[in-house]
Amino acid sequence: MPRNPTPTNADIRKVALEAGVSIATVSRVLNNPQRVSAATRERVLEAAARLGYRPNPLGQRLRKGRAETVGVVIPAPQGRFADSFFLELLAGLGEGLSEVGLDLLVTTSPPGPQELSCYQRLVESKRVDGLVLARTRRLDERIVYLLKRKIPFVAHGRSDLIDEPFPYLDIDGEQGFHKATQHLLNLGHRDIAFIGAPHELNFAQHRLKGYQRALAEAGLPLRAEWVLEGDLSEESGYQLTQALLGLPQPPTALLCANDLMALGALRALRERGLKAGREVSVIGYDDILLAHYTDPPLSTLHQPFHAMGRRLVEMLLARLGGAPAEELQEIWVPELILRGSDGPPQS
Amino acid sequence: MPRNPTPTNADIRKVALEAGVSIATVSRVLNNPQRVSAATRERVLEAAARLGYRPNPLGQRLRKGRAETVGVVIPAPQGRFADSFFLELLAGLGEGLSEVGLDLLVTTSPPGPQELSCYQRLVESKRVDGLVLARTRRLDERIVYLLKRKIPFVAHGRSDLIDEPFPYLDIDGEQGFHKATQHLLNLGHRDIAFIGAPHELNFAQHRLKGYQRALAEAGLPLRAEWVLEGDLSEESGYQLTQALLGLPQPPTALLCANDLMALGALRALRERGLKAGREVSVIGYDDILLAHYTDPPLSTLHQPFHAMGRRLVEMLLARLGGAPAEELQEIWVPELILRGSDGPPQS
DNA sequence: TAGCATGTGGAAAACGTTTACATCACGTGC
DNA sequence: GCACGTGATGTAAACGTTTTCCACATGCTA
Repeated sequence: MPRNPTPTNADIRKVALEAGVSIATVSRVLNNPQRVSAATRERVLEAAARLGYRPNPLGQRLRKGRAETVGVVIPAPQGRFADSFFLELLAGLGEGLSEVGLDLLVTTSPPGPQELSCYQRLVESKRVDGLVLARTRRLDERIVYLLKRKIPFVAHGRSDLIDEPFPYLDIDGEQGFHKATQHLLNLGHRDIAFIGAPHELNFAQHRLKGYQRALAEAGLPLRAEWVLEGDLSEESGYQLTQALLGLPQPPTALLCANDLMALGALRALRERGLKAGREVSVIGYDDILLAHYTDPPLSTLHQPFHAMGRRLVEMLLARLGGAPAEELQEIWVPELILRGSDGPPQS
Repeated sequence: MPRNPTPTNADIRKVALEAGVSIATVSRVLNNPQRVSAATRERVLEAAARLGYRPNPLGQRLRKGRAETVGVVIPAPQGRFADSFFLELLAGLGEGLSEVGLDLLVTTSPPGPQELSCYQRLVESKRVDGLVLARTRRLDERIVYLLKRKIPFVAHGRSDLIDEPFPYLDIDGEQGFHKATQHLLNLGHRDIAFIGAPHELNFAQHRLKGYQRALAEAGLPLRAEWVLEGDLSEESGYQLTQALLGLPQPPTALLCANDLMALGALRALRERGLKAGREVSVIGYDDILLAHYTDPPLSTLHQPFHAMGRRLVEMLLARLGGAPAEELQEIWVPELILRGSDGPPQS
């Protein structure tokens, strides 16, 4: 007969008393049920239910020496906003982690030297058992640090200049932009420009390479003035597209390393009275929510951030369970989503 | 002379040994420095630095009986994305919390009954010391629950149907849409429609009332067919705008309860060949990043989510320190940002 | 010189768990 | 009938802190 709907103040001792057993038995019932006889197990479970007992994670964590927590640092540029894809990734992570009873600890840090010290704080104070990294760089000091300290982590994205293996989940950006470029070539485009990401970002290289390789395979020259580097912001996409359109021979198609810059490109076209998908084709990367709703809707390469978040959790769990890094490296095939912002060139 | 750059494995006992004092003294040096003589203080600090000692938060938390953690649940509709404003709020929260050494625990939950049980899990297992709520509802069960359990929390937004006072930070949505409506009236509009938020959301009422009051003050009737309720998604704004434009007498101006719906409205206008800011004026709410970059740029009411996140942290800290709820209630004045999506009606 | 505040430090008891080890009863095989 | 595994439980020692007592020395007042 339940006495109190929500006491919440019961500790393991009270339960033991109520069930007439020792605290060790209570603990065993909860963690190792087959270690205890069915009769007492039943008795303990009843007592626990009666008192509304929940093991206090603070005690468990101290005893186990684990924080039961996974950390993620979102790089929030001072004043500016973090990229919205982070929220989708977070949702996937949070979902997966809560299913296995782990907590998700979120910190923000402006990119730069403070970022690393933020990671250090997290691991050196034993606040987290593992970490998830996103937006990896070619030579990512965070990864170097975590490898050196042997902290379990998984990365969303590779880090090509690091030799030691580590667990990652990436999308094949080279294949993605190779596909996209081929698609534009098939439509008849020959003058295709590329607005890339900051070169220190790991995916910047891959996406550029996909573009270059497709051009080379088609026997087309690479024109340096058509290969630009943006900072992933809408504004940057806008500016660089303006620049491209101001060239003596402007391109007829445009690849942007992320959707935000593609939105900027669309704005620049609009401002010049050019119709995207007709006068100039634009293809982005990420498939953010807004990509559905631009004018015209944006063609882009889909990144399933939510699913990737969930998969990253599985990988981190495996890593925490001792799986070798080499077996935790996945590269997913990108999907080209064609909406309205691409089309054959005007002749 | 430092012996090891990053040992990290030192506990308080080792430091005590190294400094030739008891662990109590080490603890005092760190928590209550003036309680110990300058000489030994110095000695302990040196020893701690030498060993790279950092107090283990797991031990601290157990002893203090506090999780030193603040929780926030982001309502992520299954499959769909959470609103991007959440990321900005999170960034503000994370920044403020890390400055005072508190952790931010993030969970996701689909809205609905599971949401409340998510909060229960968090507080009943003593995983967090306090909570931050966002997107409050008129009669918010989360708030009812937290008040009943006397859990410290702060809310982003009020909950009008709850009498008991609780700490909140809100923006005066009524004043905001009153301003916006007056602005449209001043421009000469008489036919102003309203696309609202789900009525269970607390701010839905306020924004509607601001619109109604401004119309009433101008002696204009409220036309029921111009007052619609959306679900805050882009798609919803699009659909409802389509509906409004299909009316025998379509409105010349449009208030949307959030920017996402306003983006949908812009898309609907575009599709009909109408120029926003000329044929039809549109004003949104939130001032999300993308509002800068639409065509035309969106006029909207600014919500400083980042700053609000930081302020919410201060308020929660005060609450945790025992400040009464009545003194922790703030309503900020909204700012109307005029970009290009509003203008005088075509005559 | 007794009495007492004050400043400084240590011993030890928490906080709530988990788990290694000890204990004990009960067959079971010889 | 005896040693002995086996299964079920209890005892107690951790985990790493903070904090409450005490103890002691010192210096001051009366």
